[in-house]
Amino acid sequence: MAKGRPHVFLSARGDLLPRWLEAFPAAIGARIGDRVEADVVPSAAWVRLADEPVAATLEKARRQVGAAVPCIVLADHPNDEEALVAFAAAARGYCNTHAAPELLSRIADVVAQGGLWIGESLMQRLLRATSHLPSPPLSPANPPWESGLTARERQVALAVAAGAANKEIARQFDITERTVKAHVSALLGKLGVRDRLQLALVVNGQRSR
Amino acid sequence: MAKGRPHVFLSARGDLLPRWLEAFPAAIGARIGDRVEADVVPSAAWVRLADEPVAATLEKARRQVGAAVPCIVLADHPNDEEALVAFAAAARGYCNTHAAPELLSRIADVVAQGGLWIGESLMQRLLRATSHLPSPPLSPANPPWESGLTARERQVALAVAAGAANKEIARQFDITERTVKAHVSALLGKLGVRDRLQLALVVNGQRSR
DNA sequence: TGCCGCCTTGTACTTCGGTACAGTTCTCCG
DNA sequence: CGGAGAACTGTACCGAAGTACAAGGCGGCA
Repeated sequence: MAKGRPHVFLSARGDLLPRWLEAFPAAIGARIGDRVEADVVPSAAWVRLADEPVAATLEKARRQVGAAVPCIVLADHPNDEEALVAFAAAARGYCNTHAAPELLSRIADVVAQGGLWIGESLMQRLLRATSHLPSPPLSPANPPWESGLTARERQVALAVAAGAANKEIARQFDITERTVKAHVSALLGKLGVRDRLQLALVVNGQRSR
Repeated sequence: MAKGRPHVFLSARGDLLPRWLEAFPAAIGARIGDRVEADVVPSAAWVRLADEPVAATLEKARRQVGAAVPCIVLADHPNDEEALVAFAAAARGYCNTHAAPELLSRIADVVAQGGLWIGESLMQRLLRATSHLPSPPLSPANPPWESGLTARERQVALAVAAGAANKEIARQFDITERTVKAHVSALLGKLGVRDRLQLALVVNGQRSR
């Protein structure tokens, strides 16, 4: 829309393309895999999911329109997990396939502006996740737990925070259990905590130091 | 804008209000703490942060405009941590105080649409955070850890999850360390985890069962 | 009254976590 | 070259965590 560059609608099946083109007369419609005769770089690509995994679909779409074109995922039955995967695959937006044209246009604006569009549901979940997170880690004055640790210590700290036992960590990094103990001891000292459980709380942001 | 309901700009200092009102002639400007002579419910409140904590500022703002009005936080020097706090305090948007008027208007649209506006930087961080998170805790089908536990067990579980040692828990509830061990053992069995660290992860929502 | 589940505690044992003391190898840096 | 720090490992020891087995007191319920 903005700058006059067209949108591209990509779908595995062609059945919805007419509807989209009706709502967006200036847009280009194509099937995923088809060649897009693009004399200009589209301003955005709308990618409708089919049965394939999100990441695979997005990858195909990017091959068609180029990596620089922001992709917005259209899901027939949106769900948060899928949305997360989409964003992890660098999608710029995620919404319902059957969203109202006005909403689609708004999303296009947001994305063109450099923002991301996620559903409210997903945002709520993200917020819930972050609110469980470290209240302290959120405080700017609180130094992050990583600071002052060596690379190995960081690795071990993460493993401990995930609930791994010393023996497991030893296997994971192919070192002796004794060495793991050495790293854990160093971590406890540096972070000023008593045992591995409190270490886990610090790393997971549930506890300040 | 939409529906003709005005925006409200709230700021601790009044120095930027003129600029905003210039960009948004239809808006109402006020200082945080001042009375807003509102004959209609504003469509959104723009809250500029000063030196006070985000949460406190937002709370004040809500008292002025009402809890139902979506609040968008304006930060002179935006940073992700602050944005997270803002969203945890139920802000609907977070952006730079000096954002271009067109962007502000776009944000207003997004918020009016029921979406949230966050910066790309923050979104990237959230995604990184969620990818570290347990996929299961996000799944609604996962039963809460409390179910099937007795009252005492719940208490002990919370204490363990907070990083307390058996001896401390014993003191806290005025029972024997031996009894604490009994409860912890029962918890490990019921929740199907190996040790108290993993118990803590389950209780704190970092791990599925 | 008798059964049952919860809370409680005891003794004894094994395993794991963590510390103390000691030492090697390697790399980086002045 | 010599020093410093990081990574690694060994032996020995202590205390905490967790299990196994056992049992008494209490309140609800058929």
